[in-house]
Parts: sequence; C-alpha cells; structure tokens
Amino acid sequence: MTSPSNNPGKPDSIREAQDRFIAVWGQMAGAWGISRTMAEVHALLYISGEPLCTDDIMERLDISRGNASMSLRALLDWGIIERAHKRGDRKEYFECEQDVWAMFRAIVRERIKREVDPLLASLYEIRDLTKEGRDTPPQAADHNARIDALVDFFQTCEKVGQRFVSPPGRGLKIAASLLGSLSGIGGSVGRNQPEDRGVES
Amino acid sequence: MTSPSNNPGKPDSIREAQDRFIAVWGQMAGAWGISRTMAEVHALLYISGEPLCTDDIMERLDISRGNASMSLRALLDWGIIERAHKRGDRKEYFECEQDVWAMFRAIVRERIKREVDPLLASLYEIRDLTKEGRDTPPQAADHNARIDALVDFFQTCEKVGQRFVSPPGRGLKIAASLLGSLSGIGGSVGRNQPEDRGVES
DNA sequence: CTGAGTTTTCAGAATATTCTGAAAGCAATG
DNA sequence: CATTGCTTTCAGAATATTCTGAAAACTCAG
Repeated sequence: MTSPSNNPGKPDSIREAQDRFIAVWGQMAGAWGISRTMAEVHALLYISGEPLCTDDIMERLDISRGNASMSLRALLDWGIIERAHKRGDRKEYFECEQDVWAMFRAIVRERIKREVDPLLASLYEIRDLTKEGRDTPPQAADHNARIDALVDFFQTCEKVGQRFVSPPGRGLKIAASLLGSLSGIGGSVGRNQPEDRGVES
Repeated sequence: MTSPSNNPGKPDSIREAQDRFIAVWGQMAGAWGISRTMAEVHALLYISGEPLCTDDIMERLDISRGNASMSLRALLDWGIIERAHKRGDRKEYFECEQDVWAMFRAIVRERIKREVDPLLASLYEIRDLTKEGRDTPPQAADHNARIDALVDFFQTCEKVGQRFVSPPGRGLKIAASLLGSLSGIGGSVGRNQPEDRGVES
C-alpha cells in the first residue's frame, strides 16, 4: 500500500514510471546485442539519478548477486557507469553517466573498438587472399570490388565515429544541424541535462 | 581437390575468400541482434553477387531448408535482398542489394521503424505518468528531465536517420564530409559499386 | 482436376545464452 | 593476522533462441 520501506517518500507514480522505463529499456537490449538484465541495471541507475549499491539493485530488479555483479562490471567496461563511494560505508556504489550525449559517445567509442576495427582488419586479410597477381582469376576483380565497397563504407563509419566521439562532441547534434535545415533540433521537449559539465578527457 | 561440381570454374582462392567473409559477417550478427545464419545468408548473397536459389544456399552453408526459408524471408522483410527469377526455371532466386550505401539505408530505415519509433512512443507514455499537476511530487521534476533528455536524443536520431535514409542519400558520406575536413573520404581503396544505378522509390 | 515441383510452417530437438548461489577472493579494521 | 563485510567468480541449472525435418500449402502445366 505505502511506499517500499527502503525508499521512503518516493511516490508510487514515480516508482511506476521508473519500472516502466526499466522494462522498455530492457526490451531494447536484444536489438543491441546485450543481455536484458544488463540493460535493466543501466536503466535503473540512469533513471534513479543517484548512486545505488549492489543490494539496492538486486532487490529492485529481483536478480542474484552474481548477475548484478557481472552486469555492473560489463557496464563499467562500456564506460557508461562509474564506481562511487559513500563515506563511512564500505559498500561500493554505482552511478550512471547522466549526460545522454556523453553516454552515447561512450557507446559509439566502444562499438567501434569492438566491432568496426576487427571487422576492417578481417576485410583487409580477406582482400589479400585474392590480390591481383600472376595467376589472378578473372572473377577476382568483381569479388574484390565488393570487398572494397565494404572497406570503404566501414572506413567512413570509423572516421565519422571518431569525430562524433572526440572531445567537445555534441556530435550527432552537430551532424544533425549540418545535415541540413533541421532547424529546431534539440531542446524542444524540455529543459534537460548538464550537457557539458566538465566532460572528462 | 578440384572446384566443387556445382560451381565450375570458380577458383579456390575466391571460394576461400568468400568463406572467410561469410564467417566474419556471421560473427557481427550477435552484436546486431540478428541470428548468425541470417547474417551468413546475407553475406553469401552479397559476396556471390549473383542470384542464388534456396538449394544453393542450403548446400553452401549446410543448413536446413526451413532455416534457409526463414532467413531469406527475414532478409526480404529488411529490404536488403530481393526475389529474382530465371526463365524456364520454377525455382525462386534471391539477390542481394549490391550498393552498400543503399543496403545501410535500408537497415537504418528498418531499425528506426522497429526500435526508435516504439521507444519514443513508450517514452511519451512514461512521461504522462508523472505529468505536472495538482499533487505532483517534487522529485518528479528531475525524473521528467531525465526522460526528456532521452526523448530529445531519440527525436534527433530519428530526424538524422530520416535524412540519411531519404531519397538521393549518399547520406553518411555527406554527413562525413560536412562533419568537417575529412577531406579524402571515400573512393580511396578501390573502384567500387554502382552507387546510384537507379535507386528504387 | 491432377500431380510434380517448390516454398512455408511449426512442433520438438539441439544449441547457446543467461542466471543463480555458494565458495573463493580481497581489503579494511581492530 | 584473524575477522568481518563486501565483491567476484564459475559450475551447473534455468531459460531462450535457433535449427531441423517432415507435413501442409501453394502454384503452375497439362
């Protein structure tokens, strides 16, 4: 009936909105190649806006300690949450990057590193298998052109990504306006995140 | 020892390069939330550059008829392969979009439709749960700001995506050059795809 | 309408992923 | 240096996804 005891004074309407958000964000997980739980942990930390410890997370999401630990670790690896500490408390707390743009910059950075870079490396190797030479078969030209088209594409992705990711980076937003006449982009829905409160590095 | 009987005259070096490509492309699948086989079928059709029928695909990838059928259907739904027919042959053939940029435009279009649109719809609903009103709890403001920041972000994604996807669309490449001084982008690695041989729609 | 050739569907089998919980590891404290 | 409080790890269990194969459903030609 009343608010949960460990979360005093948080009205039910917000609790419910949080739960809905966690569920929705969790559903996106599949499409992005990460586990549902990991996305839910991230959602919880983001939408809470305050540091939570492992037990908070276990309880709220009803998952095991092991699962929580591994999900948190993965999120740390992605660079979208950080460790935090409370004085006089030996527990570790975790807090989520609250600047949405910074968050996505981190994700793009990581995906380039994990996916695009290795892919390009493989494509180069594959290209070498059919290099022009003494006894190059005639079909090789078409084949090579197809590989090259992909190399080209992903090189472009990488360059665009680097730029999006790099320092001052309101990246996409800049791209958006440059991409033309999207005049009123951004800031239309409501007052929001700090956006540049001392971005690291 | 010799080339496989159903693929006469195709040198082993190309066959091997194809196989490597199929494997590499298949590995990306996980990260993109589709099944490995589906990516492999796509890879095979792309790298072959010619229409193949279900039996060709089953044999080459060593998968069942059912699996092939379902994967092909899914690729059709994504709009990155098309049905084709050979005169005097009742079998159905499939061929892959060979323009890499068109291919990714199709993927972006579909992902917006499947992921961004429903996500935004949910976010709007969630926002309504904590609308400002008579007895709006004070914490609601922060919570709403966090939701709004996401709404903002995904609205921007959608707009950028629309633009990337829309007609003439050498999209990303344009974005890339606009994004600044990436002077020598594109066309550096080799002569490649048609790029604009009568884009549909 | 019949039958051969082809495609689609889907229940259940095979496989892969994710989760749990208990044990091992680590670090601060007394 | 032993104890306590917390975190990580990982084998096996639980769950989810993907694949197979055979049956049903088309589709066209005669």
